[in-house]
Amino acid sequence: MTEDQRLGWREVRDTIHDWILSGRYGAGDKLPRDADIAGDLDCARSTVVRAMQDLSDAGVVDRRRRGGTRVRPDPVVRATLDIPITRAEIEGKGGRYGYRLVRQARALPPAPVLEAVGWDAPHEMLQVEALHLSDNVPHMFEDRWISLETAPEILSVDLAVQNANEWLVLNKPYSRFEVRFYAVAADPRLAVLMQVAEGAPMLVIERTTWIAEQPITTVKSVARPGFQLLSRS
Amino acid sequence: MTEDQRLGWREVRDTIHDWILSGRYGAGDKLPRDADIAGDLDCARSTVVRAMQDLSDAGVVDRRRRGGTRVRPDPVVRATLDIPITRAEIEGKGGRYGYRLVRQARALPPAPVLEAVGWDAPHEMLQVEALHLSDNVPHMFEDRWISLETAPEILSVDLAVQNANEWLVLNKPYSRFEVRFYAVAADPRLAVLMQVAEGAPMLVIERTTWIAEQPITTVKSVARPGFQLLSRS
DNA sequence: GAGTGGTCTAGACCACTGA
DNA sequence: CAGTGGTCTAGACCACTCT
Repeated sequence: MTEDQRLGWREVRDTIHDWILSGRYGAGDKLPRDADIAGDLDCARSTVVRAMQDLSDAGVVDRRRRGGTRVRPDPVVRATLDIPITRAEIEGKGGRYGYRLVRQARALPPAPVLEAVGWDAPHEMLQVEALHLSDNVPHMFEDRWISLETAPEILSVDLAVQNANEWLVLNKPYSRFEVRFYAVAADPRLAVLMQVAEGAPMLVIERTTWIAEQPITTVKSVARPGFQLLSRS
Repeated sequence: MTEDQRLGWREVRDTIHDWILSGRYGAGDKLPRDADIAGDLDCARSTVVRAMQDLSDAGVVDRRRRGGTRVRPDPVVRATLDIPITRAEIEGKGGRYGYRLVRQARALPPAPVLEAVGWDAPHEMLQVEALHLSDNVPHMFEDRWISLETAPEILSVDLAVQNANEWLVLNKPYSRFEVRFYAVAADPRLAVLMQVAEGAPMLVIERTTWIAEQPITTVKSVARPGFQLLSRS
């Protein structure tokens, strides 16, 4: 007598995923109600809910109240990236962390910054340019703009000593953020600062954070050539 | 009489998050047991568990059986990226999708590919080079290597007609994947294929998938200059 | 208005793992 | 081996939103 164990939510998830991969339910098709799946697989509805949560997080299905659960028509690969504090990243690789403030000034933000933070009209912000070093070699250059409305306290921080990145992480929790990745060629100034050849390809990580729909900071971080972002799963 | 509503899991999560942000619990500190938090906040333990799940997913806390829940010592920004099927991405932006097979050959993989898939000794694989076009303009170039052990059926697919990317997505589910992002300069051959200047900075997305610890495919996709990957939250 | 997912609860047992 | 998180259950009510 082969008495099956009661299914765990991972098994339920994999079973439903198999239904989709096998073509039993195709792109856009509606899956049975949670309660029916629970009945079929002999488990509680909450177990199905937990499984569906995972499939939904992974981009496999779409769930709507009243509308049911559907196979997502455009499958995506969903990758989760950890972007560490730069100091932790360098020290984690065994490097000695160094920091150098390049420039700091109150100024009206240029158009790309306005667009990033979502402002129509310019308000004065604090611009901070800084270098992060690993064993005295430039590792990352950051061009940061900080809102004086949501983070006025930044003006009383000595940014030659304290890293704006870390001060903000510790003192300015955010409710929403956005990240962009793209490649640029090193312009003459960046080439000198980062000690790389002019035109060298560099990975850019742009991050903007908001609290209650008000921007806190936007930063463009340019990484030294050879730098990679990694995501596993 | 201000009678508080019973807390939902998001409120429980935010409350705990506030404890951390306010410094009441610092990096590495142990938080109370779930059951105690549930008692303090007057909700069920499962509500606390749901909240903690979210904080754990977001990289804010570490949870261990018997070891309790601790504030993660190295805060990270955790970003979720959707990497769409290239066809869907182009059509989603209103472009007309085009595909061109550049080269296809059985070969022994070079060292970087071996390293990506985690093999010690080379086995023969299928190499496929292809271009994805948007309105006849090169959008992305992919250099793909496919395992003939886990995906032998690929040999009977006409890759001049059917896109390897899409065939694999539909036919080869994977259990694990890895993604890397970095920047490269266009070499002469790539410059011609992508119709860009030699040395142009390009974003590379490298993906490898495995099923049950056996590699299926690894692909290096080079995107046209100006391409951005975006992540919101 | 009615059907479906979203969430909460109280309780139970299991599975790790640190003391 | 005992304490903590991980998971499952059965039931209830709520909140969307489609018809």
